[in-house]
Amino acid sequence: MPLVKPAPNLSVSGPDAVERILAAAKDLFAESGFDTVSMNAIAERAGVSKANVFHHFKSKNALYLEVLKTACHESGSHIDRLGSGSGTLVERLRDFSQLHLTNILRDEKISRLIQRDLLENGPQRGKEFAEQVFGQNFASLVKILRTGQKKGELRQGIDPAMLATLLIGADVFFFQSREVLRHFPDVSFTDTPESYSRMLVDILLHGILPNP
Amino acid sequence: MPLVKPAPNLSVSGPDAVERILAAAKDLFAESGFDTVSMNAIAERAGVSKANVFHHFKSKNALYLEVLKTACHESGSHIDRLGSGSGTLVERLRDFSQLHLTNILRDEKISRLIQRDLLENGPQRGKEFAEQVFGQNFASLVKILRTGQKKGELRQGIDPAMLATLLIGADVFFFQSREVLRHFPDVSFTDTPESYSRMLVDILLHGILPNP
DNA sequence: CGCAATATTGACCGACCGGTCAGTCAGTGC
DNA sequence: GCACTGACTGACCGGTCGGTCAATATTGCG
Repeated sequence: MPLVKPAPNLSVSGPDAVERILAAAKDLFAESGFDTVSMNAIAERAGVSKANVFHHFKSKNALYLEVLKTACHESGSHIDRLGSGSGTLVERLRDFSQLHLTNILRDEKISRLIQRDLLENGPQRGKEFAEQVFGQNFASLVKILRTGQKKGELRQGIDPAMLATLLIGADVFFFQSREVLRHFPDVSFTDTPESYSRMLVDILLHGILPNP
Repeated sequence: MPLVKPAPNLSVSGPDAVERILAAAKDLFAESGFDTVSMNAIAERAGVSKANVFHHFKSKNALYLEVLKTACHESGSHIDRLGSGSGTLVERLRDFSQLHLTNILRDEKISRLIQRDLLENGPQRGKEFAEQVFGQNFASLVKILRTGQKKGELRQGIDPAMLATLLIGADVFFFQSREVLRHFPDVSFTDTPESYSRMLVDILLHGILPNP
């Protein structure tokens, strides 16, 4: 049998075929979504045959689900330590905003993957995974805010869930619209997310009205 | 491919085939995205043959572009009167937030269509249309804020573009995450967008800190 | 009316899709 | 040696995709 395309790495120390498939699938799914990516393309990038992909994952959907599951797991692991922080609410708010945005931007592929999945309509595929991870982060953030409010560090009229939505939404919107915003002459913060986060928290803390 | 519209057209039973095709394509593209929707499905919903669709639109991409163009046009027509409003900045801010969110939610299909297109990676397809419309709205909003700031109705430290991003992003995030947020026990505003808009403006105006 | 332009259609094409299958090959235990 | 196993492969399947084309129905106009 003429071996036309020898695998670039056959040594035992190389990454497992399954891991290579998962990595390739993660990249491609994050880039182009579920439908556009073919199993052939995944196999090709992973350096295995398409049949081998089906050997390890029973279907394209199962592979996608597996990718999404691990992605959610990675994504969620960062924010765990959020609830264990210390200091005043203002300090913790600054920390959260900064860390949250940094994480979203660092794991761009994962973020894009989850966001793409959330956009898919209907109660299909892996939506639950994303909801679950997102829900945990959201709940922990609300908890922080609520306890801060009870200690009087937060105005009474504020709805903690509303504030949490605003905090997370501002970061998500920044992430997903950055390329578009970059073209607008008025916008100056697309390349400095830390400045975006700083301005965000400043507005949230003090409002936009002139000092009375 | 009739680029010229048949002007001498009087009473015709039912909408034109082209319009039916555009409507069907808009619905399906908004529901499922570009790749999932087949030309066969579009033709079927429009009540014409697939070949006829290709007779009126030279390719699937051209049809998509046409749908997106009209969608952007419709979407942009609402916000034109934003800049012509009167009253104090606070009033106009409230009006904008309320109107903007209402529009997004009313034309759900269009919103989803544009959002889906924005998510597509690379400088491909009709991204420019969405950017253009979005850019116009954004610029007009920034202009309003900036003039208000010069009149002293806005704190000096505020970046108008940042505030505009926050205003728009909050609405967009509300729209795209509503179905997810609805499942969270802490969230109470998913069914009352006007209350969401009210709380948003309240936070932006006065901040979240307790009154000193 | 006739006639040309347009609208519309079913049949069809090559390409590619997700998925299957029979079979090769490298280990491993006996 | 032999049997067995799991990773792995090329060839292949039915089906659908975007797109084409020749033929037909409909319309507008002299």
